[in-house]
Amino acid sequence: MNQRAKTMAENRAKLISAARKAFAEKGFAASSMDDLTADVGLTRGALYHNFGDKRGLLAAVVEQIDSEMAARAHQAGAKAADDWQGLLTEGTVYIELALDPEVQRIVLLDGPAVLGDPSQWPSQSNCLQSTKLTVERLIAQGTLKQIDAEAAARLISGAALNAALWVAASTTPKEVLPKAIVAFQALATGLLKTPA
Amino acid sequence: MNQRAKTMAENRAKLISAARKAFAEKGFAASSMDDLTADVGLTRGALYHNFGDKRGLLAAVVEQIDSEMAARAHQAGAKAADDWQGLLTEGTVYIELALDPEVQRIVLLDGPAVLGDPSQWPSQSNCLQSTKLTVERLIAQGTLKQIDAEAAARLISGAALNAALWVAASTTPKEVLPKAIVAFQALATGLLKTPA
DNA sequence: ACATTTAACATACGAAGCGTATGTATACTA
DNA sequence: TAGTATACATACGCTTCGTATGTTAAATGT
Repeated sequence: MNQRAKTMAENRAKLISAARKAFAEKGFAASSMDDLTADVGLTRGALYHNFGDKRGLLAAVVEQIDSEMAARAHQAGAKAADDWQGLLTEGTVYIELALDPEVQRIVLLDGPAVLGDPSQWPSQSNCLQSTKLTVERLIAQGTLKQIDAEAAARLISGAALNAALWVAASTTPKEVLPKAIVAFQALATGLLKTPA
Repeated sequence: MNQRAKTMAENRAKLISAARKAFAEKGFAASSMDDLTADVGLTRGALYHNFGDKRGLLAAVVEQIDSEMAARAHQAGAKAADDWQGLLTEGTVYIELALDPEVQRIVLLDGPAVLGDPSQWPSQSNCLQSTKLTVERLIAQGTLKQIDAEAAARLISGAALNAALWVAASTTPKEVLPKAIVAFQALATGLLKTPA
């Protein structure tokens, strides 16, 4: 790798890292690009050269977090006994992931508001894509009812993520979390062809 | 009613009405308060006197739309044969409501991003409250499993609203909508004690 | 009825912040 | 080693928000 390419990659990483902190703590709108760049010893010049504009930086941050989420969800789902248990644990992982302030503020709140619907993102929401594939397998196996796979994946993850927002906003998250997980798993059985 | 109180109420209504249009079309962040107030023959002075700040105006708009949503959902649910059918139709109504650009942009995207979690709003999300009550009745009747009512209401509406965002972002909403509704109703049966 | 006060709104001001246009210095290239 | 390209810095203008102050019309009291 070139010297130039190396320092450029380093600077991109620095900016993304700083943005994750700033966006998570203060929100996208309240984060000053002057402050953010100064924190890592750069100026806004570097920002606009690397990411085009403020939204571009957010997009890069979202993509990074989304891929981390997908990795963790996939990893957890792979440990399950079968695909059905995998779907359930994947949903549970979503709920737990969304307890992370970074995920919540950046991916669930500011992301959709600033960048639009997640399914339209360049990263195409790896997170969602993974559950869609699992659902498709389960339908093919005859475990789930024959419904639209994307619709099911959307609803499942939507329910999970929304529940997570509720848990996080709660004053007693530790008490509320198990309730959310129980309700989620109950709801999910509605997709089964023959309820357990 | 006083003359002062009357014109003040009129001005508030004008500003809220203009804000609904501007926020829905351009989003909260991109809406200029100078332009918005000028459109109804006022200045920012009126705005800051009536609503405190820009967020205050958004809160007022959200509250108005939320109450309209709750009214429509309740109205539709009341026509149903029983509470269970009422819950299903209420969810379906949510999906259809979220197809409205105003609801989508203001209540589902900018609202949570700017004002925080809906359950913390002053309006306390009448929309959600209504389904929670229905769920509580159904649990008491023994129709639904004994799960936390708020969790169930959260998940149900979360699934519906998230599905609606998907439908709206789709290039072929008319084709996707029925799929979303089918998937939603399938999912909802997971809450039943004895699946239909 | 008239003076006084209140308050709803307008005007004026200052401070950020964003995006762009231009400058500069350092790493690549021939 | 001279030239070039580019990653980033600097400088500028524009917009926008929030506040502090002014103004006018309605409400109040005697």
